[in-house]
Amino acid sequence: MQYAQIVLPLNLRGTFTYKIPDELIPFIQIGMRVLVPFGGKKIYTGIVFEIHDQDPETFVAKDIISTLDEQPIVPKEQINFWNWLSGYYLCNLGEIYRFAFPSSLKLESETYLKLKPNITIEFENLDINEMHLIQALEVRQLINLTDIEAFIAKKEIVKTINSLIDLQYIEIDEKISEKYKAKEVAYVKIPEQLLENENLTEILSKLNRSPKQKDLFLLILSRQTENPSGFIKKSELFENGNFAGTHFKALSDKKLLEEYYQQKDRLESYEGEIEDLDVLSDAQKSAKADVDEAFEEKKNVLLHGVTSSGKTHIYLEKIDECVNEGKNVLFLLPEISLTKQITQRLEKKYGKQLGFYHQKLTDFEKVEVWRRIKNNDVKILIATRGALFLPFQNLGLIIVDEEHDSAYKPREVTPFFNAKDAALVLAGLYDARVILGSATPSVESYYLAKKEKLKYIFLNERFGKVKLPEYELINFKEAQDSKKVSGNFSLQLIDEIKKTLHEKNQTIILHNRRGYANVIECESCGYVNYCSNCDVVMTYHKSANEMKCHYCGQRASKPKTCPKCYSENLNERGVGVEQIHEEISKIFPENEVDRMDVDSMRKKFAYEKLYEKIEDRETDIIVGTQMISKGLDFDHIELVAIPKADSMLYVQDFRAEERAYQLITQVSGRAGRVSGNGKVLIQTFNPDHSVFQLIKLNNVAKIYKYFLTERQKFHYPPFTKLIMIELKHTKEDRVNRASQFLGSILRKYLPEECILGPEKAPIARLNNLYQFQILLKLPRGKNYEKFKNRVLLSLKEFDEITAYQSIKKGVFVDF
DNA sequence: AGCACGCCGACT
DNA sequence: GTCGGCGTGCTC
Repeated sequence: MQYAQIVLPLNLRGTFTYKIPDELIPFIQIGMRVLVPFGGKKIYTGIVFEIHDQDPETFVAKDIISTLDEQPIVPKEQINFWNWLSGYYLCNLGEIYRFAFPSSLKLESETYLKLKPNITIEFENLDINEMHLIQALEVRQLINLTDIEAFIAKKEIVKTINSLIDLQYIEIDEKISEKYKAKEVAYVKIPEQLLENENLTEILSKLNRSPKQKDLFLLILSRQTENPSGFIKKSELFENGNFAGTHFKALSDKKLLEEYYQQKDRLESYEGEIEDLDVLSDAQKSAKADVDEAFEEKKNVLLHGVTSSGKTHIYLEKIDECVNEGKNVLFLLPEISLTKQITQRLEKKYGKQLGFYHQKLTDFEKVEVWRRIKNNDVKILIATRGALFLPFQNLGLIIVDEEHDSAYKPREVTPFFNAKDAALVLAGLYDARVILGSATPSVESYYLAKKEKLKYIFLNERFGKVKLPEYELINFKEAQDSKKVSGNFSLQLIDEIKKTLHEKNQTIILHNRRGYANVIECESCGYVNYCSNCDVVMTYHKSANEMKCHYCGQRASKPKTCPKCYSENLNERGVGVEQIHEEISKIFPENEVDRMDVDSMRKKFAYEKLYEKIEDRETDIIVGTQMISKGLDFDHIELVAIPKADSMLYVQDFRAEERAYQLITQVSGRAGRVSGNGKVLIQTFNPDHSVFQLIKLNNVAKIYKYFLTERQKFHYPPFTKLIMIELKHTKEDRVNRASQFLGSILRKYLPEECILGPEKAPIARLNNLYQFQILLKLPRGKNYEKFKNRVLLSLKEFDEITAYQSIKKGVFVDF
């Protein structure tokens, strides 16, 4: 007896055991998709994860219905990768499978059945259900499993299908492959033997009586002799209206032409000039030599290059080398909107061998890329984190650009994983190398580099020796005391903007808070407007004239009077980016001031329009949230101002200071990219704060040393490993009790100092779910595995309590 | 996760 | 009297 462990697209622990029918035993392989029955009536596409001969003891295994692939669709490296992810992040294989596959590759009850061609059916041997199904198929050809429910009892469906497949009457329709067949384009050529053997004049004289056919033939002949290796599209021949399909058909019938089809994407290649890579500067050359050396030792690299130092040049060199060695490259970005510059340069050089993959593609497009990757047609893939799951054949290099970016580990998407760390593991499985690149590496990566787990390469000058911007701290308290302020701006800051405007240069103002005012409060009774779904106050958005909840998206109209005491004294408190924009517009009425945040960029092409305005220097001042720290590489931005820098530090998060540093540095990088005269003004009530002081010093080693000291002092990563467990439910007392209970199990297995909580989450209710959390601080190193296994044990023990099964549970490892 | 079964309240 | 709410149990 042969059995297979199958992963199903369900959020359930582990794999499921199915019996392999004898006829499939010779063909079935790990990594193939199979169709299996599950529960009474469902059929799922699962993945074969293991093949063995161990009889299950506690249940009877069902049979696999059929295989869907002739070759494994998941390579063995990916099988290992899935296993690692599920073990490391304590998530189910089913969640990974769901995330990894485009939905059309894992059709569930959307699977179609059809009659086998040329069969004779012996109806007398069929039962009533089998007969119904056959009759239905005779009428409709294709039938969907959900449709079958209409005339066969749910419990009987799987049995019926299985028996008809066994009888060889019906089969699974490979709709998947047909549906996603690449577009084919018709091409024409004159058969070569015709040109070699026959006398051309003879052919032409035969065509004398049909001049149109002759002209068409001559046209094709001339194009073919002009460029023997070129392709002639059939559709092009009819473009000017001189010829019609009948002329073509006549020639084709006389065997003077040959029609053939090719997949569209294989043929198009970039026809422009191939651009040479720019020449590297000395600093870049030495950095590249360091990368080479690290790769020789099979070591991965942290490329820490200040803004505009030209990390991209180094990437391009290494991509080129990797491709020349016949291997493929995965280039990861935090979000796909940042592809512009890198794409332009790679497209010229690699044309059709370049691919793109991100979550905004349609399912069709995803499957298309999947196919190209599987066929090894893509040399370089520019992609977001989802691409880590593609069936790479020959991966040689992964580049993780902007490796510090939190978009690599979004909390809202399951399974939770950090694409940066996952990339390192995946590369290991393919024996590929990794470059993590950033101007502001994460503290974790920096620490790994200092511990020589990664090779640390520092590019500390901008390309072309352009100077880095200068930082200046403005003491806002002092400015206020000496009455040198206007609203939220010190006069000094306003003067600097004036100066920049006078020199016809542009200014960026960063204020990382959406909306106009954070809170609207009643002065008489203290009422504030809470979101009805979440325990957070609603933010006032003046431009949309409404209140918005930034967590669940709920909107409400702005109250004119206090709903509680009817007082009209409503006070706006807490400054948002809209207010900063309004103030600046009033101070500089003659100038063009634009706002850039998720709210103003929501309209289609809003981003593109603003981008062009800035590029054409129509915009003088850009006021924005953290959005402005990415992708805005313009030559005439000379000043960056951060009027309320303190707001970034007052966040309850041990990474707040790191984030503030990263954001300030990234935005500052936009200033003086060409002139080298960039200036950054940080306005703060705490100019003595270490982070601001260190940023001003602009000494990278000192900044990271400070972060690492703080992290060590308070036992935070990278000195400990964090696991956050979050429980959610609509009923507060239920989650509360459940989290207390989970806490007590954890305390049974883990030392007290490792466990914080359970306690209410900082946002106690979100989208009508109450949330509690438990934070685990586990030691790094050898003991970590042991401790994590105990966490797993605790979670399993918790899961056994049926009363808590309706509680949603989130586990975030390295959150 | 997704589904069936079973037990309670509020409706034609 | 039944429809439908969600609590519980189960899936190879």
